[in-house]
Amino acid sequence: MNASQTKGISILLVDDHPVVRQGYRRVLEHQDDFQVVAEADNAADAYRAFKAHAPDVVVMDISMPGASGLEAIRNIRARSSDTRILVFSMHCEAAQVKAAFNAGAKGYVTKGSDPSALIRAIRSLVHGEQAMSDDIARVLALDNLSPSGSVLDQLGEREIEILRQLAAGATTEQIASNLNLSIKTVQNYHYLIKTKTGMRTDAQLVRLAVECGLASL
Amino acid sequence: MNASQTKGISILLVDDHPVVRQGYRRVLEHQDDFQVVAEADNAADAYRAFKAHAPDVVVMDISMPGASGLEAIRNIRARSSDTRILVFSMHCEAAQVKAAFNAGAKGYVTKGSDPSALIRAIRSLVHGEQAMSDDIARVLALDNLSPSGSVLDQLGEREIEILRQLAAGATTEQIASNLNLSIKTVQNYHYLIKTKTGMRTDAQLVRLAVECGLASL
DNA sequence: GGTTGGTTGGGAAATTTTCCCGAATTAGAA
DNA sequence: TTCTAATTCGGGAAAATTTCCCAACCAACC
Repeated sequence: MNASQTKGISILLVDDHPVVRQGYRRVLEHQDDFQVVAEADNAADAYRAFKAHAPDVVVMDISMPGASGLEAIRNIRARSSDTRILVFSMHCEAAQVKAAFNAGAKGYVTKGSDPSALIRAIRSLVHGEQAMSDDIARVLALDNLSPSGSVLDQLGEREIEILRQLAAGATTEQIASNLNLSIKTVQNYHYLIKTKTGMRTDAQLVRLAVECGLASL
Repeated sequence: MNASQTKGISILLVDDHPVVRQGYRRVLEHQDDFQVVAEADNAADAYRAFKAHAPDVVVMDISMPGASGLEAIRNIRARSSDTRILVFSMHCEAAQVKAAFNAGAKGYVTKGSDPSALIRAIRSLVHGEQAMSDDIARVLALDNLSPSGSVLDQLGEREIEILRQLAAGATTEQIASNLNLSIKTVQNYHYLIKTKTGMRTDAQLVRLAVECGLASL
């Protein structure tokens, strides 16, 4: 299953921005032993390309339309445990990074880091090591020191769901209707979420939800 | 002031992601008559590099830390009216696009569009034309059909400032204190903003503010 | 069988929202 | 100039929500 028919390291690129993709394709192929064998711009195509080419390494941006990046990682890992997945993302929130590793990624490099960091990380993965850029290491380290891994860890499932809908712009009535709850219960959750997270304003709540990857934009 | 000492078209690249920058530097330099004369990863450096090299075209991502991209455009335009600025961004909200053009950009291409679109746009700019990618054209066209140019047009200066602080997470008391207003007045503005914009929730207000470029994250 | 913890909602006081209003200021048109 | 229109500022009062406390249910777990 391991694709070593090519001389060096075979790579599948997944990113929804063509220019960016083409850009770092060139960066990677500048390395003599790297070969980009396929590209994809969405999770479904990524999985198809993975099955077709069985690359050594998948370099993927997980913030793609449909937000199914994590799902794609799980799918690929479920099928082949020796394909190494490197997440290459703009975001560096601890929650997102941990989610990626939990899904089965072996590396995480931010787009803000030096190109050489990406190349180094790929080589580490091929040698069976985990790898991440310095900024990610720092974020994870700090996260590890904080009492709660994430603010969201203190929240129950219901609370998280309500926070999500709140941040999405739903009214109290809509949430109650969506979840078949009384308005009173939603109000109580709303209050509870604020006190638990220490946020004083609904706007702060929205920002928190976005930071934690619960909501977008 | 026009820098034609180089044979072809001199370009300044501004983007806060080194890999992305290096990536499309290669894409651009694949064109024989293009020459990337400098790079920058923030607004201040961009302005310095612009003064030092007086490039024909500045290709810049405006969603940089500090969100000072628009300011950078204004600064550059204020100094040289024949430098063409092309915004190269992930975002394609009408408000942001219009803000960029109003600030003095001559082109707007999304990162999601084909690499050739970027190259074509640069050539258009050099010929004195405006240019934008297809998706941007579509967004602006739709926006033009909608009755109000921007939702923010219906808001007064005070209202916008209060919306900004609201979206930033400030409490009513904090806003009142910041602007030397009574709490009552801030409450009244808060209500007025909601009715004017048709938003029913503070969370919706935050999203609106972000969409209009009033707030970030 | 008791304890813990997530879930669901009632109650009641405190606070905010909602909508009304008028006054002061400014900008612009007549 | 004078009048109108728009913006800014805030009071008042009813309606609604927030805030905090509490109780009940259910499931998991020792």
